Amino acid sequence: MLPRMKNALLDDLQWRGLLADCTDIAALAARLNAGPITLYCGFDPTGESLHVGNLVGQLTLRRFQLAGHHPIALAGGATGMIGDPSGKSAERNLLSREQLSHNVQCIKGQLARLLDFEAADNPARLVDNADWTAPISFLEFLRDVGKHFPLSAMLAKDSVRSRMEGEVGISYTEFSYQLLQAFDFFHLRQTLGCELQIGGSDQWGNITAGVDFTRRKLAATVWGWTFPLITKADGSKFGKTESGAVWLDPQRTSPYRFYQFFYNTEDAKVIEYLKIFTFLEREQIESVEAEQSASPGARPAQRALAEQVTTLLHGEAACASAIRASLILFGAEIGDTDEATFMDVVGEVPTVELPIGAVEGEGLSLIDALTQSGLCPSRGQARKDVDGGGIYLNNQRCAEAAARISRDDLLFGRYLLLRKGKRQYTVVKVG
RNA sequence: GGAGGGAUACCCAAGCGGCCAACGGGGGCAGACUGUAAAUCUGCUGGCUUACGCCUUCGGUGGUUCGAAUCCACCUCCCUCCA
Repeated sequence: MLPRMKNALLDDLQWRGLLADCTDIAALAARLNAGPITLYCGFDPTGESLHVGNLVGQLTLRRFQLAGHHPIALAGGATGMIGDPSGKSAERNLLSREQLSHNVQCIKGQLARLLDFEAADNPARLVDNADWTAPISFLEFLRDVGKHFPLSAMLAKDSVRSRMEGEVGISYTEFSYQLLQAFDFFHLRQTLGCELQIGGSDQWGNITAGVDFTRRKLAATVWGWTFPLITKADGSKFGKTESGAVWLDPQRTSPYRFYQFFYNTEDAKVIEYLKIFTFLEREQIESVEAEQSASPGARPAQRALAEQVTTLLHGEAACASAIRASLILFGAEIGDTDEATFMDVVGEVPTVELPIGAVEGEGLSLIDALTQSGLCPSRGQARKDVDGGGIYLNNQRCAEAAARISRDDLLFGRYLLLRKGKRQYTVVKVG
């Protein structure tokens, strides 16, 4: 019996909870110990932006890169045209070619952010599977690729079987998806020596299709590795907020909102996420964990998580301003805030403009300000909110319904910060 | 086609001539407590008004009445049973 091969990187990935399944972990460990390998992870351009869920694959590629391996990020310009049935209960609508190529351009930029393309020994690479898939004719594909796939194996994939058993069924097009992905793996093995594909656990079927195909075609061993799908403590889908998905594109999800998303992680999940989403070492995470259980109220773990991930994706400056905005928006006194810091807040909350004349003379009534800013739907409701103590002007409670706002109340001569309840803010810009 | 039951505010659901802007529950908003958590407790939950009060609302349209969500007629839609 062979001694169990150990590999530091794989041990770390397992400790981080990043292993759901592997085609042959002992052999993979042995291969990694023998020297750097090339690996890839694919991202389909289903939208203009990737979202936090896609971060897991990107960060795992980076972990491999940091350990000296050669990562490839693959944009699915070809596979995106087909639609992956994995994890989907219904047939997808096809994206238009224009939409698709636009999406590919957008996500390529995002894929390039988290990997090092300048590394001397093992620079990352970015590829698009449309480059090698598009030129192939249908007949060639059937002869060279399709011939190597037993129908029984294709039909046995979870993604196919569950759809066949379901009401909506599956089209020939989506059924063929696994062939395209398998062909990618084969192609990357042949042209770039790629030996490992990683992906979310829903990709297991597609990945093993590639492993099988490559073995049949080249008599070569390649490996597949999947990480578990991230869940929330209540089992619901990770990466959604009331206002929708959390995107990697700062135009869609600002660094502040991105920071807040991670900051609001439940206690039950925060250590798990720290392992998955940050590059903190085991000792560091264990020390944060100790702090967290000593004083959960201070939320050191959420703080570390939000700060690490936001910095990783958006950079230190953006993270710092997200933190400053958070301090103001979550109750800090506003008195000693400088204008530049206050500007971090403007843009994170709805802003309305009023003419300067509104605050001159006898001033603007608080009730009018509340309705005109849209914070309160009616004057009656505004009065009730004020009477109930739920209204704050520049972060100071204002429970006087007859209050009027004058020039002196303006921050930096032109802003009012209105707040209803704990966190509904509106900035009124007067000018 | 016949017989019966129903339609009430964001949702469920009382009310069955005046005391009804309409019980109660859910949801939502706000407050207290707290950790930008969970649970709990409190207030509010059609519009206008500082307030007295006024206006609009109970499927639709007409009617009876001093007065209707409540009674009558017709209409629309839903449900159940019988053919």
